[in-house]
Formats: sequence, structure tokens, C-alpha cells
Amino acid sequence: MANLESLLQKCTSLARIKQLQSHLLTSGKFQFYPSLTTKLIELCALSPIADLSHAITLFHQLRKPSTNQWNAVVRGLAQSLQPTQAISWYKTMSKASQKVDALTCSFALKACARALAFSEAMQIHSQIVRFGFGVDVLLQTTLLDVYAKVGDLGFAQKVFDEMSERDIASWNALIAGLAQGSRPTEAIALFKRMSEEEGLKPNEVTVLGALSACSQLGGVKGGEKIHVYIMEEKLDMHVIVCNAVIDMYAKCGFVDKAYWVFKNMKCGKNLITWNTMIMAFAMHGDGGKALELFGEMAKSGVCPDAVSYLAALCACNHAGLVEDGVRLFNSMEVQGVSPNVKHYGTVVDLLGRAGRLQEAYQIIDSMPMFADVVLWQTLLGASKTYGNVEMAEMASRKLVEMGSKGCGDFVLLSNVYAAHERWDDVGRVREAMKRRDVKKIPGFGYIEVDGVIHKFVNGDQSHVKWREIYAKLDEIMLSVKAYGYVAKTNNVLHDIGEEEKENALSYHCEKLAVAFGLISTSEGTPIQRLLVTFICSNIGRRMKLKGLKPL
DNA sequence: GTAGGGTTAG
Repeated sequence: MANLESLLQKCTSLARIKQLQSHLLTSGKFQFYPSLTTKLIELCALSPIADLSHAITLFHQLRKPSTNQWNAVVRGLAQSLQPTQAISWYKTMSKASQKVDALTCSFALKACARALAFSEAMQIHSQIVRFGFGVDVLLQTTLLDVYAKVGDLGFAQKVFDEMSERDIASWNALIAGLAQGSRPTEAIALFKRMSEEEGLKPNEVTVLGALSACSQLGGVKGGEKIHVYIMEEKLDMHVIVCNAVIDMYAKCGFVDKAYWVFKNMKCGKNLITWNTMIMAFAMHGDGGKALELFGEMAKSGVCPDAVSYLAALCACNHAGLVEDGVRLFNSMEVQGVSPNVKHYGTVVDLLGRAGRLQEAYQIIDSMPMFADVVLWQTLLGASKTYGNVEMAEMASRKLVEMGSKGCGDFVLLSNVYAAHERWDDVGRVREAMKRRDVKKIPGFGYIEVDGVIHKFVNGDQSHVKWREIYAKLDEIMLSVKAYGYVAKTNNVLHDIGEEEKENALSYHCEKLAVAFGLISTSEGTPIQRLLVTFICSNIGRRMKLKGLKPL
């Protein structure tokens, strides 16, 4: 028996497992050593050589599967590409008998998180209470985490508030949940409450959530404090923490600091470290440095993956290194990395910005996968920039075919016509917008001053301080004109007078927000852009990351 | 002995 177990441990392939399995079957040991059989199923369902279907075949051969054997399958399915299957198995299991234990619930909940199955998570939640597992700290933390991941932060918060006992992981789960759910301010507040009020020491997982929140807020000061704490507590021995610090500095606009951390890391760099740093240089327009690092990473023995290529392409795009970008893109296949829709998107943008519209179109045309809306929008945007009517019409046609209801697409096309003073065509687009019931959703400009969020629309005069804001903008306009700025009025939708067009541009909502920020803060205070994102966009991203299909 | 919290992306 012990001998067989050690043999099982040495199985490094499915073939070996099957060999052992046939031995168990022929010698009649299969049904008599349930723990060994469980190990066999676990090995098939969970290990890197995993073969779930084989685990399930094994499971079906059991006359009376034990809880552990059920759990092995549910757990395996939960981390597979079909997490919904784990939920079905859980349902079958809970109907069959009282075999479900806290672990089964835990695995099934994990599956809910990955499948974004909110109502299923609620059902399991109620069963947990009924089964009497409700006071289990580990299960409650899982529950909290699942609610946060499926997008219901209110429920997550409620579970957290009602916990009779919380440990560090419970705090970490909610902090990370808030940070990832675009509620960074609350994440930071909870982080402070945890360390200052509860006296709990943040660990390497806590700081990840807090750093992520800082980068969303552009709050370097908070980020720096956390960095100091990380150094003091030697949490920088974890690569993952260093990666988050680098990312935080980069997103707050301090590439140099990010690079300093990158250079002075005591622990080894991994693929994500390199990718984060390359992306940091890319975002700040230092294409040369980004490409240099890209070359260095391969030399240091880290093989670039799809994200590395994307970061490098992004660098070329932002730095206008068109030839480098095209060369890089063409070298991908040879290097064994197949471009995905984001790589295509970046190259189309790169070529489009350079005015090479025909090539950009050919790239889209040659794609082996379905070109999404963003690609055609990119081409449409480039066509607008270069005033290419034919290309703009073609891209618009595609967008309409794809059922685009975004007014932005129509406005872009209309702008192209307006630039050529083709007012009849502008009118036609406007008619089409009416027919399709495309409503022009007004854009908003937001700014937070002293914790209060102010919202502006174009030409807004509803703010109490609107006269001061307009005066500040006029002052700015005067000085930029002194530097040679000329308003680009040919993109304005309506065929109105020149002066009016200029006003439509001058009092744009984002400019109003920035001007308000300037008159409301002391000199030298950085003005940060407040990004308004929705939880759903984060969930969408998470799904894409995991390669899952929505329910 | 089996479980919970986690960094990169047009």
C-alpha cells in the first residue's frame, strides 16, 4: 500500500497513471483502497499533468464514491475551463446525500467566482448556513471573495461585517475586492482601518491590494508610504510585491522610481516583472528604453510571451517607432507567439497614426480571427485624422454591420465629411443617427477636489463658479495661442460659424474640469484624471484573462 | 493531510 502510494507520486504522465490503474484493477485493489483511488483521482484532476476526463472516468467506476472523491472532481472542475460543470456536480452531490462538506462548498464557490455565477453563489451561501458551516472563517472569506469577484461588493461587505471572527485573509479579500472593483478610495480606507485601528500587520497579500488602489488614484504619496513599509518588513523578498510596486510607480507617473525598484530588486525577476517595466516605459513614451529592456529580457533567460510583445508594440506605438513596430509584429509568429486581437489592434493603430491606412486595412483583412469593433474604430479614427473619406466610409459600414450603436462612430464619420465641408453628407449621417435611434450621449468631465466630485458637460454654466472657470480657461487659451496654438475647428459636428466652433472646443467638459481644478487647488498641486469605470468592465477583463466564456 | 486572500494587457 505504502509502496503503491510512492509509486503514484512518481507518475509523471497520464500513461503511467493508467498503467498503475490497470494494476489496481486487475489485482482487485481498486475498490478496496479508497484512499489510494482518491489520490489517483486527485492526481488526474489537479496535477499539472491533469486529465479531467480521465478523473471523471475513474470516478464513475466507483460504486459508492466518498466525499473526498467527489471533492477531488469538483475541485478539478472548478479550476478547469468549465467551472460551471463544478457547480452542476455540486448540485447533484448536495441532492444525493449529506456528503457535502465545507471543502465541497469552498470548491463550488471558487467555481462560481470563475464563472461569474452570482445566483449560484447565493444558493451555495444559503446551503452553507443550513449545513451549519456558517461560522467557518475560511469559508466566509471564500464567500466574501466570491461576491466581490462576481461584482457584488455590497454582499461582500455584508459578509465581512457579519463575520464574528476575521483574520488577515478576510481583510485582504475585501481590500483586494474593493481595489479590483474600481473602489480604490474605500480599499485604502479599509487598509488604514486594518492597520491603524485593528492593529493587524499587513502582509505581502495586503500590500498588493493597497498598491493597486494607489495606482488607480494616482496617489504616489500613499504608494510611497506602503513602499517604505514593504522595505521595513522585508516584503520585497516576494517578486509579486516588487512587481506591484513597479506598476504603482509607473501608473502614478514616476517611471524613474519604477525603474529604480526594478534595478534594485533583491529577489529574482520573473516574466511579469519584465512585462510590467516594459509597459511602464511604453506608457511614458520611452520606446527606446522599452525595446532595450525587451531585448535584455530574452538575454537574461526569460522568454517573451504575448504580453511582452504587446508591451513592446505599445512602446513603438507611443513613441512613433513605426518600422520597429512592424518588424516586431512580423517576427512574432517565428518566435512562436501568435498575435491576438490586441496585437492586431496595436499595429493597426501604429500604422493608422502614421497615415499608412492602406496597410492598416490590409492587416485587419488578413487577420485569422474576427475583427472586433475596436479595430474598425481605430481605423475610422485614423481615417478621420488623415481625412480619408473612402476608408472612413468603409470602416463605418463595417461598424454599422456589426450593429454599433455608439454615437462616437457616427460622429467620427460625420467629422470626416465636415472636414471636407460636405455638409449634405453630414446631414445624412445625422438622419441615419435619428433613424437608428442613436442618441448622442453627452460626455462628462469629472474632477475630485477635497473629496467632492464635480461633473461638467460641454459648455456647462451650471457650476457655482462657472465664471471663474471660464476666465481661467480664457487665460489659458490666450497663453497657448501666444505659443502658436490654432484651434482645429474642422472636426466640429455642426456647420456653425468659426467663432462658435471655437467655443464648442474651448469649453469642452474635460477642459472645464481641469480649469476648475486649477482654480481650486494651490499652485503645484498635480491635477489627476479621475477615471470613471464600471465594475462590469473589470469583470469583462477578468473573464478575458482567464479565457472563459460568459454563462 | 485535503480549503480562504494575490502583480502585467489595445
